[in-house]
Amino acid sequence: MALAEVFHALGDPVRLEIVQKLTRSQPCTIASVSEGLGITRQGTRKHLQVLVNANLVLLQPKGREVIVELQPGGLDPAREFIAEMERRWDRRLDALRQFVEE
Amino acid sequence: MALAEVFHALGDPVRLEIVQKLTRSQPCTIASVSEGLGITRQGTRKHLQVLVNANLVLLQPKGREVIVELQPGGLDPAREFIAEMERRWDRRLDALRQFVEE
DNA sequence: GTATTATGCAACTAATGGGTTGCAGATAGC
DNA sequence: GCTATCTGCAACCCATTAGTTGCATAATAC
Repeated sequence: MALAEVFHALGDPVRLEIVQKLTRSQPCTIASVSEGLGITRQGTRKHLQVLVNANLVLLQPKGREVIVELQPGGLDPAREFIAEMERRWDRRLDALRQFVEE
Repeated sequence: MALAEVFHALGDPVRLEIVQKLTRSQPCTIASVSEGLGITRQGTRKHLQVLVNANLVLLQPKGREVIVELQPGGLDPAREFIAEMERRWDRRLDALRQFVEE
């Protein structure tokens, strides 16, 4: 399931920080993304690849550098899953309440 | 950040399946949760511990068995993070559009 | 009381992942 | 042209994790 891949991509402090950074200053080069993360550019590059595989980030080469952008709609599967789980969870709570009240 | 822990807990196909299962048939014992997952009970137990640590699942001993329940509100941090990211992302798109239109 | 069932704990293996370094290639600046 | 900059690729190390097995323990069933 691709959904697990999305959550997995978000399940790391560094990648979470990258995503947050991208919502503030976008687009960036790979080098500028890696600044301030406390890891090397290659380490950053690996994290970016994980985000790309999860369809959360887009990389487009531009001359000698690579532009990093957030993928529009990339968070949709995650949001929908959570909404669905909470809906089902609430239904169960309702059913339980109804059962108790009877 | 606890948020990364939540996403990390959801970032595994088996744990995702466990959560989905729990929204359907709840509460379950550990043994019944592990049925049909294709792994041993001990393997399941480890996954459950990850979910507990992420505050997504609750374990309460009941006699000789342990009842597995979803933790109400456990998905809240994840939902809020996604909402915030999408809000910021939309704002950036708006700003870009405005810039182009000028 | 005995057997069965549900679980916990610990040790172990195999695979994955985060991170690094070193080097090579291509583009931009001068 | 030459040099500096941005990046990719590959190998490697260390820590973590997914999963297993074996055994011990406690509660239920009969």
